[in-house]
Amino acid sequence: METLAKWKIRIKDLLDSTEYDIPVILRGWVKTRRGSKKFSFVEVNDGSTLHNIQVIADCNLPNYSDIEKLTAGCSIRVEGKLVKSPAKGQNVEVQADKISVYGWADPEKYPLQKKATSREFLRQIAHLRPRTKTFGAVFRVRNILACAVHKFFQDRGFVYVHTPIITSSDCEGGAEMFQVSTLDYDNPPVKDGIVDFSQDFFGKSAKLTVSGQLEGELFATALMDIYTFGPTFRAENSQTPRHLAEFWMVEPEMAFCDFEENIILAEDFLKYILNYVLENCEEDLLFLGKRNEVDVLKQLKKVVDSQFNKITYTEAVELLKNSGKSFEYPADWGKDLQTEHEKYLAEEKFHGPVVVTDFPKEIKAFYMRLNDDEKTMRAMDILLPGIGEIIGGSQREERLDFLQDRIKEMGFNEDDYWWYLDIRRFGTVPHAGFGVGFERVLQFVTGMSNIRDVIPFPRVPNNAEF
RNA sequence: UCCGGUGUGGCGCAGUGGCAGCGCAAACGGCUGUUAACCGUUGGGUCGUAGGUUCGAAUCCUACCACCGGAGCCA
Repeated sequence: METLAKWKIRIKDLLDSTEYDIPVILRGWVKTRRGSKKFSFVEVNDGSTLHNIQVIADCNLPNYSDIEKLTAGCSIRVEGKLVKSPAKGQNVEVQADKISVYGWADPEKYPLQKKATSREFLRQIAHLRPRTKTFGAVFRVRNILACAVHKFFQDRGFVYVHTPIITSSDCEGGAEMFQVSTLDYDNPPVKDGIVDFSQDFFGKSAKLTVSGQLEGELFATALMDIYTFGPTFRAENSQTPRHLAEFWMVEPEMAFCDFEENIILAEDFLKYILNYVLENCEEDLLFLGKRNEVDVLKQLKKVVDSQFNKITYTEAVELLKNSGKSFEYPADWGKDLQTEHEKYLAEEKFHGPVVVTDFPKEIKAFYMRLNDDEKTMRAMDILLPGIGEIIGGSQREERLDFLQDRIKEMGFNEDDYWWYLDIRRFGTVPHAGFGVGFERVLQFVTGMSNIRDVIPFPRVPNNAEF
């Protein structure tokens, strides 16, 4: 079998090189060209780093008239010599012996310019925006963050489970879901006045998943510790810089695990992945911090070194009531915490991560474990300054009769959850888990203010382009 | 879905009732071991869409659309 002796040389490696006067071949996209009839400076980037490499093309090159026409976006291949740069601005540069053009980019039509363009505009050309410095950095960091997620769990013996994307269970009853159907929308089969999904592809109504948690629990009660990491869908008409209709969620689920252990794991997890990007993406983070006018490095270090503050929901409500602050919606036991409340807790009161625990059962999902007071649940939210809720988790209700009661109370049909209840019928165990919004973590890490700018192709109401 | 803001050349913006402008980008020319290069010249517009007020609308009014921000829902 043939193998490649060496994969492509990356510009990052050339810029880091301590060897000079060596022959090199590089490929990439032109960022800018300047020069005269005698020579040209061509700056080339291949996405491996923020920095461009400067290529010097002498007018003696046979295709110099072509080189003079190079503009931003053109793809080229350069053969030449890596040399120490005589001028300021870079340590090394490439003296070109040969430059060939893979593809031109008509400068009249190519929308990316040297000058800064707005994030709003770049969203309209999301197919080209990874070529910009900012988005190149964001997506390199995204990659490292995803690596960190896997590394954390794999190092602890967790099994990565691929839970289904198409589901027929309305997991939590709350969230709006996307219908998955092959029925003819202009002429659907109708029975008793409503669409007859028994004639649909799956023989029943099917949706895109809003969480892999229920399926995750099934695997945790077999493989002990598992996690899912995949796309998740919400058909809510949410139009905020913190919401997407399609986003990626990390959901660990642990058997023989109680509420306290769950919180400790969540805290360890956040600290680990934040530290991992700190150690592996410092340059990109430094750049993003400057661009976004947020000291992300400092912010990340602060969380990594912090002890998370813990407070019960009941204590939080008291604290908010006695804060002396006038909120638009005053805190009131039994009501969900408002964004303004969460901001106060994370940003003004504790200046750091806050874990809020033991919420009233009325405002949380049916599967959470009821506390002995029968009023609150073993639920927790982790809040970060500037981002808000980044993790939501709980110990799950493992007692069959409690869970059945809860399903009835919520007005759900027990038959729909027969398999979920089976887990409690056969060798039930205490178990717990949480969900992490991957893009929200990435927002915190990069300082990007809009969540649409940390996912390659954002899906939001009114937009599924590309 | 509710509240607020914005929509003017490829991009960023000014113009708030009287000849549609500036910067960047682009084309052409010049100059330069340059580096957001620099200097000169040129081209580029149904002012978001539809209707209305007015002698006259980018500007005022109405509706709609899109985008941005805040709220709700949440991760």
